[in-house]
Amino acid sequence: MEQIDKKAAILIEAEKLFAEMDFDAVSVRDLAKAANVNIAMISYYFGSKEKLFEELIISRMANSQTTIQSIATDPALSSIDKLMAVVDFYTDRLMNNPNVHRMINRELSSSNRPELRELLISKIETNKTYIGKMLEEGKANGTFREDADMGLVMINLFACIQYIVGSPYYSCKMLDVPTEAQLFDPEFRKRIKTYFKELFSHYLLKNQ
Amino acid sequence: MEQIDKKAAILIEAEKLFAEMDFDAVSVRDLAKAANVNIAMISYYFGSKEKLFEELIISRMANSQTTIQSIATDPALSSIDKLMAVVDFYTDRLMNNPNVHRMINRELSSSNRPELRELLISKIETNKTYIGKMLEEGKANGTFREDADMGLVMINLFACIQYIVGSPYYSCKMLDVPTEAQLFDPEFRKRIKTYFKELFSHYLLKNQ
DNA sequence: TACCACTAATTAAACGTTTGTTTTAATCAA
DNA sequence: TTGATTAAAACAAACGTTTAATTAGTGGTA
Repeated sequence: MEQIDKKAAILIEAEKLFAEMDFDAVSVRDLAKAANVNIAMISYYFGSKEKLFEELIISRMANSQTTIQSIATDPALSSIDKLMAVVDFYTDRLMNNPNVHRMINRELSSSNRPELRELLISKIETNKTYIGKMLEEGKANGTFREDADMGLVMINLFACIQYIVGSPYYSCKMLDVPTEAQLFDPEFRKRIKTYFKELFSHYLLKNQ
Repeated sequence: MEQIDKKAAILIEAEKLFAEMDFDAVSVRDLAKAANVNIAMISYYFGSKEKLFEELIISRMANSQTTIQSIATDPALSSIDKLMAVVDFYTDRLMNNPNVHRMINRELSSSNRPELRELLISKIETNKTYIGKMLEEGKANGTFREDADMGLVMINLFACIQYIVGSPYYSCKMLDVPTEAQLFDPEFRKRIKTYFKELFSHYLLKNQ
């Protein structure tokens, strides 16, 4: 009985295929072939193709809430330190798991599975709340400009990195990065982190 | 002979459906029903579902090259003026045509139709070249900081607005905008424009 | 150890739908 | 009459899922 191996194999191959193509563009036969299992195994282990898809996203969507929370509530960090830590964290988190974030990306932009979309948003929203409070705190303690648009700062950070990760082929061409692999290299990560840190510092800090 | 009317009706309904759902999630029967035409009409007028999809995107993707070019090469505008004009132009362009940009968005993030993706990128790339030169010119004439990351500035602007337009349901929740309609209101557009103008001014200008 | 019963895992084949597309025939305008 | 337009029906192919049969593994009993 090799349940675990085969189930894991299906998830691994499904992640690759669903990252590259739409839900409906990937057939259960494609999945079974890629994972080297019988077609019936997908229904057997997951119930249906859709449940496999949901289980895949949910299982791969690592829990980032505790990290964000600990950054946001760390008394040893200044407001600007916290912001820098969030930039670092999100850049690495998204770049380390490009496949699942491509899937999430596409899921958020369609109405194909509204319940799943709602679930994803609710998970993301928790972090948004922490970071939102963190930025407002920076305003309150005099670190950040009063008239800064914190809502757009947040979505700017998420959107931009998610966009690069979600459309790597396009992003390479736009950023003159030769290969998709280089997009996920430490070197390019450093470039993104530096960009956002400087960008937000200039925009948010009073003495700039 | 009502060719034009029926063909136009198909395109109008297809735009709505393809904006909301994936290519494969929309069937030709859905399209025919929405447009109140016979199923055979799609093949008759467009050749195939895929050609309809391509024709739709290409026809709706208004030509923005001439506008960007005229901004970038206008001798009456300073470097910072040009940047502000580009922010205004892109915000309005994307907000005025959310449906097609949702489709483009999804198309750029998948490998379902590589030739179409390549075509879209080539069209977008022209603008990128103009804006890239414009920003480098700002460095050369001493307006912008030498060490600013112009590649990321460009993709940041495109990505963020495209992301908001492409995932309006999600963006509303993140930005505390009550309804999707309000996302495309003049008021919110103004907010986006102001944000990016201030953001890039602080980041790019030397005296900041 | 050997045998049995039982459960879980795996397969190939078939299921009924739905898919995009085409055919055929009828209808319409010029 | 000619050629474009419409409609209904039919097409084969692909879809996700299920069935039925077989194999593999487990635990208990003698």
